[in-house]
Amino acid sequence: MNIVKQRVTMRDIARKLGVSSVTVSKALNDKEGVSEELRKKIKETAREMGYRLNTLAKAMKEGYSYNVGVVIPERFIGDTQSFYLRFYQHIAKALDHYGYCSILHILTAEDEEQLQLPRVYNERKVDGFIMLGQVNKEYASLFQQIELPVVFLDFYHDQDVDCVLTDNFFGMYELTNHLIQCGHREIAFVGNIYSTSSIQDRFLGYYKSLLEHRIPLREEYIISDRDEKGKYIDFVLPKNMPTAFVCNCDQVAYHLVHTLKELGYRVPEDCSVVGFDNDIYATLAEPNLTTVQVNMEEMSDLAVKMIIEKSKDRNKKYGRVLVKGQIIYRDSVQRIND
Amino acid sequence: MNIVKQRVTMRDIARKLGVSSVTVSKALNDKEGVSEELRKKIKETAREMGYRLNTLAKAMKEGYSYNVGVVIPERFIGDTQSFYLRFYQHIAKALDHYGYCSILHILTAEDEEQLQLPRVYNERKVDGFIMLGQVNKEYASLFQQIELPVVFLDFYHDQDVDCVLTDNFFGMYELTNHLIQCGHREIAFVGNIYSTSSIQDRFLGYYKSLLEHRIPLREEYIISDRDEKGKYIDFVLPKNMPTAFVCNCDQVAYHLVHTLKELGYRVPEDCSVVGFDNDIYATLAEPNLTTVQVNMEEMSDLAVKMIIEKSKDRNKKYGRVLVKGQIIYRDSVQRIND
DNA sequence: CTGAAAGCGCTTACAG
DNA sequence: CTGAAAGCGCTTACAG
Repeated sequence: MNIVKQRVTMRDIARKLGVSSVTVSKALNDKEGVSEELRKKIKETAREMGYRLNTLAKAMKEGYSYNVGVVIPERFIGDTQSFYLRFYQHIAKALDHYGYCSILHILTAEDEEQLQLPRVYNERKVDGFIMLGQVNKEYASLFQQIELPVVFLDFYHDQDVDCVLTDNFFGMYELTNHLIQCGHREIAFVGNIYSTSSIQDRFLGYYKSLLEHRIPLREEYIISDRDEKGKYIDFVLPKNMPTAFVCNCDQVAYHLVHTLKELGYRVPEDCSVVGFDNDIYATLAEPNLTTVQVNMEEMSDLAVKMIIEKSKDRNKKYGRVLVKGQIIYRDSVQRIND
Repeated sequence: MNIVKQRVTMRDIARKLGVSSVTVSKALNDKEGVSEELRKKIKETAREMGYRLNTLAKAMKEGYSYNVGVVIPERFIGDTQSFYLRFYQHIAKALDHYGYCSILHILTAEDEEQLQLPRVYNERKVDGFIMLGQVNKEYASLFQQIELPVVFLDFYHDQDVDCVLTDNFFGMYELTNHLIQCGHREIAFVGNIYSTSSIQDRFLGYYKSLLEHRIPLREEYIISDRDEKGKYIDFVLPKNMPTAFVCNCDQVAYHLVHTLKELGYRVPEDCSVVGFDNDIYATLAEPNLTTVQVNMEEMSDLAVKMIIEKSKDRNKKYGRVLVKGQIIYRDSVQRIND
């Protein structure tokens, strides 16, 4: 491909070849109505002249921008967290695959509070939004009122919005089953169960496993990890220590392992610990954590497909789409039955 | 602000008010040629009708998209690295601040090899590029040949390209000085000095400090950390252990601390270790690492300002812009003089 | 201060 | 198979 400094348009190609720009458009877009011979010549000339499509013009004519806005609340991308940023990376790749571009919008707490929509919305730069990470209900509602489609990724509210979720419930259910199969019966859950829907669902999966195995749920075995604003707090461990801890995420599991070690407990000999997400903290912890891997690729791909379809057909509905995770077995669980 | 489903254009506002769309455009853009009274009425009506600017139309007319492409080589955003992703976050915020949007392009090794330009280039979706993270020379050259401006961020080649860099040289020079002030004279450098320009410059800063203090550079004290493809390799420690290790980045320092501990060395009692970047690994390591903090905000802001200016005036030149880092003192350095 | 005209670069629907 | 006309929604330069 030649690289040419000045802008070359379809009309330039048309002039050079003595045809009309309509014909050039048809040829370049592989539309009917051009002879094969002419199409070939046009494409060749376009390449020679270093032609690049002006998407803006196409977009304005068609009413599509071929951009999707991805909104991530700022609190989810602190210095020590990269989970959502990695997620975003998968989304960007998936969008690219379908010929779309992603525009990242980092939502500040202030904008969220004041129900401020992203600038890309006000400037009509995108065909729809993927909301990555839980926002408050009011903000979520706001996005349902705009005329652009939105898909929630990795969270949901009670509203009727299309969303793509890890099967938190089922994943934690299976993981807890695994602990029970290893002989554990005193199992604590670590996480603020009023904080996010993910944590809540993971908790419920844990609870279902207990129920099925006739193990009573003990209040002192529900250990909070963060305050209402999502800020991590010190763990208050129960008097009677459990043999295993089910943590709502790897980062919390990582910190718990630390705390336990400082208190003189060995992991996994004295206490088993499991996490969720399979993020960087899972392999940073020692021992490495048994956890549930979130399938970011598949979730991203689904969310992208959904938002693209929805931008073309506003009546498309998908509901809650669950994507199964996968247990990764590592070294943080001790078998205590023989 | 009202939220309206159907699209409302300037002409709709004009009709409602019995004026022309030219006047509406002027009023909304705060341009001269409208009475204050009318301007006010137009803005009010626009708000009432839920008007949103169609940037595509504006962009096409003006020839600007108000988008900037940010290119990150895929190899820099693996599962355990979030440095560049966090950088990207700062860039996105800075662009937003100037009314621009960022479009992320993740450059695969394959596309880099085949000199494939990003789709956003071919589709004219951006006004310029910020290249975040070192690409090979051929690819870098390619970007200098296109008619869009480009700014390199956090790396440079010998070519004459505008770039924003951490002052790697000076930062490592100061950090090494600090070690020497603490009494160290046997100081090793950890990093493949043929790998990237950042590592090379950091190495040279280290070397300058040695030179100034008349400490000879010893070959066995240059310890490689990665192969030519950037893949981490096992450290080959020297027979005569140094008292301090200067690592080219925190992640490598983190791994080195691990290795040292496994070999029975205590950090910092037996060996001091320092890193660079102040990323997540600096505080993950035990002891926490003394390191140099990269000023991502300022670097991002500079790169953004530069690319915006350059997109408006192709003749603007900035050269190599260095941004000073800051030493963060933590617990990985032992004072060995009394 | 206000507006009619032209044009940005493309695509769609229709006519030949 | 090929192309003239109209239009997407805005802005600029100019005329009144």
